[in-house]
Order: sequence, then structure tokens, then C-alpha cells
Amino acid sequence: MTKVRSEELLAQLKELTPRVTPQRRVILETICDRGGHLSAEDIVAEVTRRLPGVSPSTVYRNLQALENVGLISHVHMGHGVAQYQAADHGRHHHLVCGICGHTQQIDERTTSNLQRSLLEAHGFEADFDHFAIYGTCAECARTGRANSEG
Amino acid sequence: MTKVRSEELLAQLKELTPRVTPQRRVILETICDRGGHLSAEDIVAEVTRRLPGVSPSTVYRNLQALENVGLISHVHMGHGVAQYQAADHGRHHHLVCGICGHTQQIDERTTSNLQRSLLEAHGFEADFDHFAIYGTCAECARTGRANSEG
DNA sequence: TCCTTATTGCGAATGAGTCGCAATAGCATT
DNA sequence: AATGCTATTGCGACTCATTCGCAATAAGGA
Repeated sequence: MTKVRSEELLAQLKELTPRVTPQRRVILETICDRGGHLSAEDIVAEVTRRLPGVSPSTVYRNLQALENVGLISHVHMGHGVAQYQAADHGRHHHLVCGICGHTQQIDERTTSNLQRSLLEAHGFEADFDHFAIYGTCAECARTGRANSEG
Repeated sequence: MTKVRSEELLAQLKELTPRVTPQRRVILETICDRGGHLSAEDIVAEVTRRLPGVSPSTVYRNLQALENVGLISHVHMGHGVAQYQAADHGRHHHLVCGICGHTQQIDERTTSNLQRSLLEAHGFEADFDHFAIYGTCAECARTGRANSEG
């Protein structure tokens, strides 16, 4: 992480949370450093590396706290645990393959027609940010692999 | 459940599973009786009422077994546990509200344009049967309720 | 430096299943 | 109807990912 980025985050933390602890700061930095998505377990592991002795429950509590103030968010990628990401990670939706687990990002506009239809027909505001679109990726479809997940 | 429906199910069980036990039969009947969706816990409760003494693990094992042979299926409705349904429950997708938890069924055709786009652009076969479409229902959007779920 | 109270670490508890294993019971055969 | 094979059951212990209660600690304002 660059020094300037780190200072930005620190400023945001000061503004948005009552107290800035090393644990909180490192947890946020860990998530912001990694471009992609991280599970809570991944975050516990990496934070422990950077700050030996942190308690897993502290990590879990801070994931909630940081999400409450809007600095991070999480997305459910099919089966399995949620993935966390920085709030400013760029706008996109996810496709997740139920067979190989591979995920890819797609442009938000891809879903806008469906979202419009659902809004018009049912008044329903679909949210593809919080749950990925589940299915079978090109590679698994081509090779005819079967889904053995629950 | 009608007598004829019950006999149909029994015939299917005989054909598709090595042994027909009372537990297995009652579990399948319970799911087929209820038009809608049931959580595993709901099924344990109802099966226990019909057949006192069944073990929860027997119910869980049979849910897997019945799903493996294609008699039932389950769908993930946002947060929370999966819902089971008879395999012949009629083809439709689900909208689930993340705020009030309300669900509604929609015609499969509603999503076909998006599915076509995803297939053409990414070779991805989206499956809206296994994961519901998550968002905010008309009523919650109207009254501006906020999402407090994880 | 002191004080208030938010935050931490610890370990126990939770929810929703899953697993190992001995006992039971379908059902094909005699 | 009795027998034998083995699928299935019930039980209880276990897992996984997370949450909770609580006493000790430590931010950060006065």
C-alpha cells in the first residue's frame, strides 16, 4: 500500500469510527491492499501475519463495523462463505461457476434490462451486487462437467 | 395428499432408490404435500409429527438422497437456509426481498434476455433456479425500509 | 496524567448440518 | 415363514464459521 493511500484510509477511519486501533487499521489496509475479494478467514490469516496475536473475533467484529460505516462490503459468491472487498473497488457484478468455482466480473450494464423489467413488472429492485449470478462457466459447459455441489 | 398421488410417489421411490423406508416415504410426502418451500428444519419438524422419533440426521441424509435421484430440489433464497421443494413444482424463478424476507415467483421468461446476453458475451449459462434473485420488494422500497441483514 | 468507555482477547456457545458406528430392517431368496 | 445381505437408521460426537459474554486493556478528550 502506498503511504498516501494509507493516510487516506487513516483519515477516513478517524472520521467514521470512534477509535482507531492498530487492529482496525490493519484489517482495513489488508482489504484495501488486495485488489480482489477475500474471505473472512483469509483476512484473519493475513491480519495475523501483519499483527501477530489478533483475535479472530476482533477481525469479525471489525468486518461488521467497517461495513456499517461503508468502508468495505461483502458479496455472496454462490455456495461458501462471503467475500469482502473495499467499498471503492469499482462497480461491477460477478458471475460464479457452481462447478469449478471460477468467478468473473461483468459490467453493471449487462443486467440493467432485467433490472428494468423486474422493476416495471413487480416493483422489485434487483440487487446483483450482494449476490453473484450463479451458473456454469464457458469452460465447464464445454467439457460437460456436472455440478456436484449443494 | 390424495391416495393416487401417494401411490405415484411410492412407485417412483421404488424405482429410484434401493429401499423404501417409512422415513424416506414420509419425508418425500411431506415435501410434496406442501405446495411451497420448506427449510430442512421445517421438514424435520413436520416429519417428526407424522412419524415420531425420526432422527434429524435421517432427514438430512434423505434430503440429499432424494435430491440425488431428482425427486426434490433446493433453492437458496438470499440469506438463511435453503428451501426444499418437489422436483415437479412448476418452472419459475424467485425474487427474495433482503429486508422483509418476502418472496415471490416470476415467470422464467423474465430472465431469458439476460441469460442470452450472458451466454453470448461470456459463454456463461446463468442458473436462476438454484439461487433466487435478491433485492428489495415494492413495499419495502416504497416505505424506505433499510436493509440490516448481512 | 487521568477518566471514560470503546475495543480487545479469551474461551464458551451457537446454528446448521455432517460423520462414524453399531443396531435395525427392507427385500430378494430359499 | 425363515435367512442373509447390506442399505438405512438412530445416536451422539464433531465440524465450520461465526457470535457472544465478560473482564482486561487502551484510545483519545479533558
